[in-house]
Amino acid sequence: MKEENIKKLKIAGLKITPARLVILKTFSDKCHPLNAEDIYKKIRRNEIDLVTIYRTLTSFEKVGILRKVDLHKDCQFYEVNKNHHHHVICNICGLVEELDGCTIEKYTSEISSKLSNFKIIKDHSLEFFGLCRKCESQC
Amino acid sequence: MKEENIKKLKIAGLKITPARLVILKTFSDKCHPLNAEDIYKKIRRNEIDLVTIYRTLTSFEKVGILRKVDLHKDCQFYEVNKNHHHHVICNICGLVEELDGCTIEKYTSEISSKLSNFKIIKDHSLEFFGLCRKCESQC
DNA sequence: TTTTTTGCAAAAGGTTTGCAACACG
DNA sequence: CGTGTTGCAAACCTTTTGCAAAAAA
Repeated sequence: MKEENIKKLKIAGLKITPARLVILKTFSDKCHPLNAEDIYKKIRRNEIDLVTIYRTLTSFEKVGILRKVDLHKDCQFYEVNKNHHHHVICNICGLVEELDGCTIEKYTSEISSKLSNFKIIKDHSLEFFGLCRKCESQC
Repeated sequence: MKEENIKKLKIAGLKITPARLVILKTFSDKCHPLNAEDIYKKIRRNEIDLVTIYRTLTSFEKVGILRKVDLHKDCQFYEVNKNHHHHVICNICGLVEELDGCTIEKYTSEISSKLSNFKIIKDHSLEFFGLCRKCESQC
């Protein structure tokens, strides 16, 4: 596990530092999107500065280890950059569920044919919103 | 036009004030998403405080006159809350094009059947990213 | 030893809040 | 006239930057 993360950093051309390994580990443990503050709270005893976390997230994104996720909250979340998927977010408690099997990609050429200013669509983001079972039952 | 905006405010139960009319007019003139700063710059001579613009946008959203649009930029955009549609955003210059004809809604029941924590999906947001023709030609 | 990375303090940028003056209805 | 709205100043919160000390290769 640790070996794997060291390898990831090496491949990415980043130096192996305690801060980076701890932050990578945080993402391996949990699969749902995390923001800087989440990570900061989770590893407080390791005493990694919040600024370092921001810088690490930025560099991990640049080398493709992480990707940004937009959950329509007021801060930036990141997740491991593996399989393309979307998220379902609870409007009340903020619970996030992953949704695999994206069917949008098939349609992007059809979609771009409708556009006047764009020839090629490179990427998309799709989020669903609803009430999770727990919040729904409390309404 | 002005009459129409007055009516909108009345229906929404908001008082008719110069600030609100000016801000509403800004959205009627231009159809693409605007943020607080955009509006502030556009109407500077009318001397409406930026804080008032923020408060007006918030109240317009609450009563359903406007809706938030997430363009993956670092601030909040709003647009007139009319037909449901999506946006295509240029990764380089930020140009936004509207894309009508959303086909997602048909699939939401199918999608929610795949989810363990959600029974009902209420809403979704979908944005596409690419290079606009102008930026593409400059690469 | 050279180059990156880190921590700390401070700044930046967007947005919100408190409060008194003002204006709509 | 009463309540909702506005402007101003200041606070807030997340994120970024500058710089010197520390650590990686």
